[in-house]
Amino acid sequence: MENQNISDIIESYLKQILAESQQVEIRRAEIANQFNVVPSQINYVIKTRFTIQDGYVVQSKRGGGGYIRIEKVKLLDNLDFIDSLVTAVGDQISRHDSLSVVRSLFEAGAINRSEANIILAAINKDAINTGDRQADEQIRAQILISILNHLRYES
Amino acid sequence: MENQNISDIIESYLKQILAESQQVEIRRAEIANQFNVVPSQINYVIKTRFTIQDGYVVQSKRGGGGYIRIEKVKLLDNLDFIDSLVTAVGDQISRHDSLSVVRSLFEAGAINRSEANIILAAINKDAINTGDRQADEQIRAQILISILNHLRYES
DNA sequence: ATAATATTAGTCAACATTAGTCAAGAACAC
DNA sequence: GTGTTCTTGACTAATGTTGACTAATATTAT
Repeated sequence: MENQNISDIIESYLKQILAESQQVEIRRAEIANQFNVVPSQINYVIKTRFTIQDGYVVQSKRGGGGYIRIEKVKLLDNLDFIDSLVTAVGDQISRHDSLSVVRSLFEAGAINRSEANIILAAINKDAINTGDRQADEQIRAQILISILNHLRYES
Repeated sequence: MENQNISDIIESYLKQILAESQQVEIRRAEIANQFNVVPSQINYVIKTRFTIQDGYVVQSKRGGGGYIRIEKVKLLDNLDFIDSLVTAVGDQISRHDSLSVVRSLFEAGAINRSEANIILAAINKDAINTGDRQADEQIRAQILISILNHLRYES
C-alpha cells in the first residue's frame, strides 16, 4: 500500500471508476495533470494495465474533443484455448498453418462457418501478397492475432 | 461524453433529421450561424461524416436559393452495391474510410454484427502495421477487396 | 440579351487541439 | 551488478477550426 508508484495509483483510480461503471472516458492531458505526470505516462499505464488479457478494450480519438475510453469487457471461457493459438501463430505463420488455426477455431465452436470464411478471405493469397513471403507471413500473423484477441470477449 | 466537439454535434443534428426523413436540405450559412461556426465547417462535417461509404449522397447548388442536400441511399436497392464498395476501396484505403465500408456492409445487411467485428479486427492498426503507412493502406485495401469478393459469391 | 452585381457554396492551407510512439535515463527488485 | 519497470520529453499523427480566396448561380440594370 505504501510503496505504490504513480502508475499504480493511476491504475487504481481508473479501476475504481470501472468498478462502478462499465467504461471510463478520460482526457489524457487532464488525468496527466491531475496526477502531475507527463501525458505519455497515461499511455504507459493503459498499455501495461488495461490489456485485452486483463479484460479491457481501449478506444481513443485525437483532435478537439479527443478522448481515451477504457471499456471493461466480459471475457469468454476460451482463454486458454485462444492463448494456445496465439502462441502457435507467433510472429509469422504460413498460409497452410493459418488454415489449421481457422479450422481449430471453427471446430471448437468459437466461430461459425461464415465467420471462418471471412477470416480465410482476409488471409488468403489474394488478400496478402506483398511479394515478400516473410513479410506476408508476418502480416498474416498479426491479423490472426488481432482476430484471436477479439474472440476473447463478448462484444 | 460531455466534451463533444462541434463537428460531432452538427453531425448528430443532421443524422437526427435523417432518422425520420430520407433526406435533409440545409442552407449552409444558416446552419453555420445556428451552431456558431464558419460556413466551411459545414463542408468539413459533410466531407468527413456523410460520404458514400457512409451511405449518403450529397448534392448542392450555389447562388441565390442555394442549398446542400444530404440523402440517405438505400444500399440494398443497388445491385452493384459490392462493386461500388470495391471501387470506393480502390488500391489503398485509410483506416477511417475502411470503418465506413464495414459499417455500410453491416447496415446493408450483407454481414451481421459479429462478422463486422471480425473484419474490423482484421484491419485495425494492431493487425496491419508495417511501419509504412502507404503499404498499410494498400494491404488494408487488398484484404477488404478479398472479403468483398467473397461476400459477392457467398450471397 | 448582356453585363454587372449579389448571393450562395467549395477549396485549401494555416493553425489549434488533442492522443500515440519511441528511446533515453532513473528507479527499483533481485 | 543486472535486468525489469517506471518516468520523462521530444517528436509524430490524427482530427477539428478558421478564414481568405474561388466558383457557380441568380438577380438586376442597361
